[in-house]
Amino acid sequence: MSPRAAKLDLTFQALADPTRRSMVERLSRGPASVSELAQPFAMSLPAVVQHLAMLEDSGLVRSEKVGRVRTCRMEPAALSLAEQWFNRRRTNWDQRLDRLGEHLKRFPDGEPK
Amino acid sequence: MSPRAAKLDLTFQALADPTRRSMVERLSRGPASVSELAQPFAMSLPAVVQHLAMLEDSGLVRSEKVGRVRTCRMEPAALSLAEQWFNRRRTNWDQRLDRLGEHLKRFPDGEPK
DNA sequence: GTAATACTTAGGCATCTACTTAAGTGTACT
DNA sequence: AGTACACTTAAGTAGATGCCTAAGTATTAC
Repeated sequence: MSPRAAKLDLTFQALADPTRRSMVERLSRGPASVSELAQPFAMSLPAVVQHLAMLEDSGLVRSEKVGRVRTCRMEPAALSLAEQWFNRRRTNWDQRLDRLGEHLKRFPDGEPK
Repeated sequence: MSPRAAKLDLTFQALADPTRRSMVERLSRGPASVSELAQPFAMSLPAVVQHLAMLEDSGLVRSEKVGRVRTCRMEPAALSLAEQWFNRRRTNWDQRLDRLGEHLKRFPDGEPK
């Protein structure tokens, strides 16, 4: 599998969970420590950290530890990889509709035999 | 969980697999039967159908059976739900950068105490 | 009516996910 | 030095995912 596809896997997988999307939403408003990130959730810290690990694997989030605090922040470039995928799909789709429109203009009474 | 969030879960989950993304790519060029969809993959038919089921659960794909052939097609509206999520994230992010810019313009020498 | 086609159903298996609790480790405060 | 804090590591469990093979059902073709 291409490394690009693998990255897309990780990104979509990371976003396929409400807890993780919620974390991304929090982080797109600015950096936060692990406990700050965990605070809204009724979940143990290890569980939160595990979610965080998936976000980091995907490249959506980066973090660094200073003293005993790990600070997490968004990596907005990672989001755009996924966005591009959507854009390409939309392009395919629109091209298809264009071709279909052309076709119908040419043969308004159905497929030529 | 809101039904919207649940749908996003299913959509991102559906896209988090290269086989399924590949199927979506195929279908965004036009409808196909199950066996046509399966043809590019070195995988049993039941496996393909299982992938298809996830695409249908997410609403990305719709299918109907006529005679013994099931025809699958894209449901482009479902893609835009996910796209909207990206757009909102980007908006958050841009707003944050704007605020940061404003702030720096006002206090170029760092946080006021 | 027999056979080929196009799925469908059922069962099984290895791995991954999403949590848990309990017990560390390293840093900062007093 | 002692304690609180912010994670980290380890180990375990229930359920989902990503495949498989084998057998079944409904159409269509001959």
